[in-house]
Amino acid sequence: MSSDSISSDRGKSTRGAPTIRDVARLAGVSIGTVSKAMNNSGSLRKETRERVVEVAAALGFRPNDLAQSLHRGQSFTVGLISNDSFGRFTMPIVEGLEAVLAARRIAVFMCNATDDAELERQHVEQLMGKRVDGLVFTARRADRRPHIDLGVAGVPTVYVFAQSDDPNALALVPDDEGGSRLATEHLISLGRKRLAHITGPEHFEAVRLRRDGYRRALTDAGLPVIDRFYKPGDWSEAYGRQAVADLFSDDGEKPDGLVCGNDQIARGAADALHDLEIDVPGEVSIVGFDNWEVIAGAARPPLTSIDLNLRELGAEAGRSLIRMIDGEKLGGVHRLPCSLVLRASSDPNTKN
Amino acid sequence: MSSDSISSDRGKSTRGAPTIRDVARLAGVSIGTVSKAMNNSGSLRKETRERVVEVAAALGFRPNDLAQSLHRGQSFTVGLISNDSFGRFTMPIVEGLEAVLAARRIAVFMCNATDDAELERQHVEQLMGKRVDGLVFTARRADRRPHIDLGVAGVPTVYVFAQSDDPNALALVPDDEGGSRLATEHLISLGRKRLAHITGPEHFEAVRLRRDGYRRALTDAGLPVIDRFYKPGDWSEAYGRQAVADLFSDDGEKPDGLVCGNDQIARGAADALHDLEIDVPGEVSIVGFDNWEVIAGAARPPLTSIDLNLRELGAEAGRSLIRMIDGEKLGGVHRLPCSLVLRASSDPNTKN
DNA sequence: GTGAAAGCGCTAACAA
DNA sequence: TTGTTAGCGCTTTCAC
Repeated sequence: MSSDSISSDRGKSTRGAPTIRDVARLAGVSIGTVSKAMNNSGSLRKETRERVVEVAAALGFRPNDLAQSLHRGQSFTVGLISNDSFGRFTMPIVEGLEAVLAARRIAVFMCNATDDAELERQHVEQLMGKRVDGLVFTARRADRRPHIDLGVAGVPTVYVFAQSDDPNALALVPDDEGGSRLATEHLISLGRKRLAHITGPEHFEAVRLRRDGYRRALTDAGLPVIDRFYKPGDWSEAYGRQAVADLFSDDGEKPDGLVCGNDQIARGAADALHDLEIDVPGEVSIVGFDNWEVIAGAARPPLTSIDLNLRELGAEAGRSLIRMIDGEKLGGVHRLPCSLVLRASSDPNTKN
Repeated sequence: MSSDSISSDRGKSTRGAPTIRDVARLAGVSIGTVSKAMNNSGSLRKETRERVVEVAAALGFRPNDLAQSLHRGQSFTVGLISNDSFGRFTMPIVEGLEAVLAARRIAVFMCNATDDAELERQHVEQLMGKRVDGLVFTARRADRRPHIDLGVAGVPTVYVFAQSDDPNALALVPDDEGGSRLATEHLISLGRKRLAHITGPEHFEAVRLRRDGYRRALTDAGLPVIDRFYKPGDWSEAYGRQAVADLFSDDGEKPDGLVCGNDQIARGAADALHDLEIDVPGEVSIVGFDNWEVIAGAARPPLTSIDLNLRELGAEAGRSLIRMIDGEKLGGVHRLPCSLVLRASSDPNTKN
């Protein structure tokens, strides 16, 4: 190729973005020099470095990460596969995860594979093709799920709000039992003694754990565990209303506190009590679970609730993944603490 | 390098994943042959092709998309930048988008940049570095936003549930006016004649558009537009309750139908009417907006609502982006239709 | 302090 | 039909 084409054949690269060659040419230096200048590596005359950087800026040059990754054997990307349709639980998790990873210049591929194993396989396949440095799995329910075969290459993997069959896998979930205990102890500390637990279907591990937390807190406080006061059902407001109807209509002793399995149930319960003209929190205290602002905040009265700290869960997943990418071996099921968020529905001494 | 090292030095590549060379070696063919076999291109003896594919499978070989992209000048990735904290509106959009793109083997980078221009710039920068083939911007409010400078390389960009300053940009938003009209006409068709509109703050373009739709529907039907019946405020249940209190407490004529700006307002309104012992939908019909199942479905009665068809909006964004990536020029603001979802709160002739 | 060149894993054009 | 090779854009060693 003769020299007369030098100035004309620029930018035949990816979508016309300027390449390191263009910069080198314009700055009148070699490719290697540009690389050093851009990465602040090697030793260069200050003058040269500055000139190169200037030309690069003028040209709008951005190093091609694809080429960089190819060379380094690290893509600075991770894949996230959700089985929650990017739903309300996944969202804050992703937010926390993304924030932590972005700080390390790692980008996140989002894939939705709601309840479709074949689709999930395709996504994993594709992500492996893109040579992601790590993988995150999220699910709608924090129950165990079949282990995912990643083929030969063992990519660092973390399960968030999900668990794997593989006992060596790292799984991060909220401490449901602890959270439920927190809720129960809160009501006990307010002087409540007859606590009912209205919650979701028992096939959820979370339901069983929360029930255990509730019972343990009662036992620890020397309060009786009354069978009739444990009411699993489903996660809806309608069920919350129905359960209250059940609990407060028969002849037996009535509860003076409700530990609810989620905020929807709690809100339904509050509405039902309102219809029965039973004062909340004056006569009955309520604690919800999930701290879903749009439900808990809008309820009458607004609901004290247990926060799953999902954002922190996601952030922790990001930190763990980074450590694994850096070579550390991590594993086991980790239960991260929940916290109590006070609103008006629990404390009878507070003005509404 | 002597031949005795041939069998030993395998897999020094990215995280030890097998490369096309490993496959070639094991199958006893050339690299080019493997490439042809994997891509079903060129002409190969059936036998050879099969053997290669088999060896590749046995080795767990996945072509390195990074290398492929580098060569092709196409990364098969797009970036999504959200200003809604991956919130409730972004979610379904992303779902639709991702589904469409995944079918074309395009992966989506998710970036959150909620109300942080600097962070957004960083994300764009990073995505450009990764040579994304396209860019999608989503926002919390469908109002105009400053144009984003993508530097030299003009990457195909679409704004979803968001709009740009740049009049040439492609923006996809729900047809707020049409949706509101749909809601209003629905109530009119049920025989309602005194329709109020309770809605969010007027600085939202959506609020103004929905107001226009409401008014136009009234005018078109020959019904009066009553100033007192237009009540902008905020998006909460609390405001819905308050607005109903206002509308139904004074001496003037009372509405017999409420077109609400969102489901939360509608739900608050329904609750307030319940407290006033005004029957919904017997005496007053209500239509919500957004069709947020968790609100609309749980309200008493469940709310008829306008669906923004966000999933379809996202899907359309995906299709448009693909067309732009394929070279088509697209632009302008497109308003996609909303639809009416019937529940119990609107039709007085329906049993609850 | 700077340039030249090998190679990351792949594709495609060309040779054999 | 199969093999060879020149890149894609970058980093990094090694000469100069």
